[in-house]
Amino acid sequence: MQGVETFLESKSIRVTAMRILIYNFLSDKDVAVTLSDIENAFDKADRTTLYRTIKTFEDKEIVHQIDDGTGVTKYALCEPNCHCDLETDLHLHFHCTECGATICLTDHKIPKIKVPKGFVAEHVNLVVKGTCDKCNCD
Amino acid sequence: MQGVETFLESKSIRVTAMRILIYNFLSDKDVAVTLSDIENAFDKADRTTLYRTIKTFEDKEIVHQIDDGTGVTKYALCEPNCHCDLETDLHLHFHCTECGATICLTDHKIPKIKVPKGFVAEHVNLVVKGTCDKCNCD
DNA sequence: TATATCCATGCAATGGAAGTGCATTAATCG
DNA sequence: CGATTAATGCACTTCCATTGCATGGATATA
Ligand SMILES: [Mn+2]
Ligand SMILES: [Mn+2]
Ligand SMILES: [Zn+2]
Ligand SMILES: [Zn+2]
Repeated sequence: MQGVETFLESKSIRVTAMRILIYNFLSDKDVAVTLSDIENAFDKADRTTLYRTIKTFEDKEIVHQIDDGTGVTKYALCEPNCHCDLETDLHLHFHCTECGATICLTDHKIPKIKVPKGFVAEHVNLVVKGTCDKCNCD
Repeated sequence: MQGVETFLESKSIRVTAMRILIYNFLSDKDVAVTLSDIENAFDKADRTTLYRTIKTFEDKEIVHQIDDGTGVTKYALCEPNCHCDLETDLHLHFHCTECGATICLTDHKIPKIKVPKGFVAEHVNLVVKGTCDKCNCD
């Protein structure tokens, strides 16, 4: 993956070793990760750096936050050309209560949700909990 | 409301002054409340008691938890005959980013959500964020 | 009524996670 | 290279959720 550096540059942030490492770490995973996950993967780096790196990624729409209801926020890479837009980008998240995995179901966009008169919807969080495909195979 | 005591009894928990007070506090509100909200309303009582009271209520399906993404869990009374069941009881929650209120939209049940093959859905959390009717009147 | 039992309450302490201020180091640009 | 700006590291804080243990009150049973 030599394209990572150019990708980060395209997001107008400085390309540092740490950022490349964290980006690659995220792209290797097919599940959302917590800050602790990243922390465990990079013992030498300081928590704050990891924290601020992921926040920067969030600002620049490189990753998106996921609140799956476990109490710890998780993060996952955005799709290409994502702008975290309600209509086009926001998707369903699945949290497996057995293995704890939280997965982006990017194909499952958020359905149109009706809200009562007077209310204006700007953002939707849709999390389905249950058991994932891997856990159901056992 | 003199029926509160009988109601609590019907849930097979001991009827205490504190529990009646908290139940009434919740039923007076039309928005979900945090533990801190309850704490502020009952200065004399210990935080732990309030915490455990609400947990008991939760166990007995008297209240349900709401994770609106603000980081603090909120609670609201269940509807009569609620069993927090996915099909019949789970409903949409609205969080107003302006006034901070989180509201049960009990009329808005969770729509059928499709999940990929192999996944089994057991629970759904659906939170819409935006501005509420009151805030939109200003 | 006495007493044993169960549970609600209060107090103290813990742990996890998110976030911030400030000093230092590294990257960028002229 | 020197100056500027941003990234990193360290220390510290705050907030919320949760638990262990001691105590007091309610309930049940003899
Ligand atoms: Mn996602
Ligand atoms: Mn509700
Ligand atoms: Zn699983
Ligand atoms: Zn509002």
